[in-house]
Amino acid sequence: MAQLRADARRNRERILAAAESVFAERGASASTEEVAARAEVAIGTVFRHFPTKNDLLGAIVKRLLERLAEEAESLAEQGEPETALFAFFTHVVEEAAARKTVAELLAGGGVDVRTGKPLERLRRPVGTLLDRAQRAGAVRREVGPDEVMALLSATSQAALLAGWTPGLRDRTMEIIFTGLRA
Amino acid sequence: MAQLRADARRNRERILAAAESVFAERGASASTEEVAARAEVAIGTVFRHFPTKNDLLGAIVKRLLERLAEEAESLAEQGEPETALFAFFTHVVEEAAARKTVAELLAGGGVDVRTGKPLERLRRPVGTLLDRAQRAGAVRREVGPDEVMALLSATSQAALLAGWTPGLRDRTMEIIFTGLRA
Amino acid sequence: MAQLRADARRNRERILAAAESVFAERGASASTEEVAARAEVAIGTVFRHFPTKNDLLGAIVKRLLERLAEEAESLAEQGEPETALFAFFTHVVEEAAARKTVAELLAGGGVDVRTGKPLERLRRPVGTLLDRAQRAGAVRREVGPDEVMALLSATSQAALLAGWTPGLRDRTMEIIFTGLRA
Amino acid sequence: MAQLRADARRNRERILAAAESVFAERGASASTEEVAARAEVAIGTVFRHFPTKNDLLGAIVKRLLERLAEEAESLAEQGEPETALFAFFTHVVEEAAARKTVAELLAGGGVDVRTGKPLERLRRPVGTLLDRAQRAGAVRREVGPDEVMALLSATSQAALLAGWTPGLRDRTMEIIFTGLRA
DNA sequence: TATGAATGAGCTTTCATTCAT
DNA sequence: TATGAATGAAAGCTCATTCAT
Repeated sequence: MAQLRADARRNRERILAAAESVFAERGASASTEEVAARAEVAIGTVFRHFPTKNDLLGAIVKRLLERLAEEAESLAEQGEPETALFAFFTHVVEEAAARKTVAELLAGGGVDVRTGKPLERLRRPVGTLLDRAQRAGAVRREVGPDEVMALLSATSQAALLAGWTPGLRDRTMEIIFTGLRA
Repeated sequence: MAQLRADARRNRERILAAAESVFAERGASASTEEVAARAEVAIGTVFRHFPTKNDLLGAIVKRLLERLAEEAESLAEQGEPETALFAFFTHVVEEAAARKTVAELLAGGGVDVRTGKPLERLRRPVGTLLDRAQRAGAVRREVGPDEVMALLSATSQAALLAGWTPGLRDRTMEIIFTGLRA
Repeated sequence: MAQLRADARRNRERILAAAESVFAERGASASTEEVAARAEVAIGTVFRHFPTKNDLLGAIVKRLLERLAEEAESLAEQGEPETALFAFFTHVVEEAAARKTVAELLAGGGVDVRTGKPLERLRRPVGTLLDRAQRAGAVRREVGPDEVMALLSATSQAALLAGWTPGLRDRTMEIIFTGLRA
Repeated sequence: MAQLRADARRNRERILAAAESVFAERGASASTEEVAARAEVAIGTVFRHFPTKNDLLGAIVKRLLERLAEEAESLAEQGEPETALFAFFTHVVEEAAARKTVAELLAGGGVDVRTGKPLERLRRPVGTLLDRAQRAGAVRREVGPDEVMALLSATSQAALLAGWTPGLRDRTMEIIFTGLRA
């Protein structure tokens, strides 16, 4: 992947970007052809980079989770132990609200990307955030990383619901946060 | 619907039942043809009753929410105010864990059934359960029915996640319940 | 197959006829779409009747071999024992010369229709013709039906060669016939 | 071709060798990309040497026929007049049995290589073999080289038939040989 | 009203061929 | 000259929906 030709790498990026926006708008059932069109690339090129629609979706999730994981890691280093976990949680849910695919995929919806593996990438840094929050006394000791991940996926997915306003989002998260803290 | 011929009504039921099980197994992207097959009915018959695949999905959600709403209502009358809301919450999530469609649709995933309206049906009795729990001092006063509904959808959807065991389900709900109570 | 609806049966026939002529002209690599076009039927209809291009090709071979087999059977009953085998041989080769698919398929060319089974259908009556010719002293006793079938396929296939004129065809078959008789 | 750079010439050979083996295994419908892979050469290189897949196939046939022609010529010089033709016939058919392309192309199957010209190369030495056999009284005078060529192609093609065992091959050729001799 | 065949747009994938590097 | 990524025209196939029977 590192030794891709310059134009190939450029195209790969274009395709991923196009896919991200197309799937964000239309959901994961949007057509590969449309992705190709928005990337201004021939359909065959998409296929060369991602032999299957699923591979394309998988690449997007991986990318997204990678980015989120990095943000979590950076928060784990620089953020306040008491608040970092909550900040990250809020951040993820806000992202999800803006991107259909994000939530769909976080929740394993529809497509076969839920190999579980991609989510593992996120679980580690989330575990760290949780651990630090617990040491700081900001989160109950009984809570485990699995529960946090579950709440994260759940809330992200829910963020797409019609009628889910920023206000509702905050109030709902506040309930969850209270449950974590108490 | 009342003046349907007896056999037509019977078919309608068969189709709904078949659709429920097919979509529960394969998710909402299962083919209408498969529904017809399981209902032992010709494909044309499915479309006569439900002009669109979406209509079929809509009918299932409506039916499901109707049933859930009735259960909520009955709990609101007979159940302990302090526990009824939590019991109902648990019940819904357990149902969702068993049925792919339920969760998908509760969360508005993929298909255009999130006209919002169907969920309204459930919102009323949930509001009642919440109200009684609050009067009994079992739930914080700041919590509103929208938040409960949001948490309900979110958790139901999450219940489909790979690796979501009954144990994890309970621990996750416990966090939410704590957030509601505290 | 007997209980097909009238229009379905009609279409099935149209498709087979179209396929036969399209494949005869363009060879087995012609597109299914073109078959649909010539049959004046939508592409989906072709696939309903023949789920795979191979199935379509298979149906044609089966049909053709069926016809040839019937002709062989009728010759076995009514024809002169001494000449019937040769007449049939000539007939098949002439047919092949006119139809690309016939020869291609008889020889198992390109497509996976050479399950062997279809040819079996023809082998029986050819065996009978051979047997009668041998009893009449017109063909050597050492010759078996397998050899005749092999010569038949071979010559049919060769009949497509560029530069293969009717005259050459006859002279070539005469050599084979001599080899059978002597 | 004579002034090709050394490495270019080497590549040309590698490609031809790869093509021969790939097409021998998979038939003429194998993909050019696979040929490139087996030649351990990039696809572009294949197309630089052979602008068209057909050109590549053509080159293989030419090469093959050249080799066969040389063998025929050498047999015409050194072999026994009475048996050389039959030996050559047998040899060609055995080769064909082992190579899908050989037979396919000898018979003009599928691809447009049957410009007729390539086969001419073989026709000459076969004519010589035939002539000598006839002079030696081993083959009937009425037989012409065209018929022999036709029988050769036909039998080669047939050699690919499923169920065509060495035994059947010999018995079938024996019939043809008898037809030539008698 | 029920049937199931027909429709046809659209999807994923393949592959010969071109062309920037 | 070699490379291999890009192209883009099919191809085969699926499936929601329509409509003749």
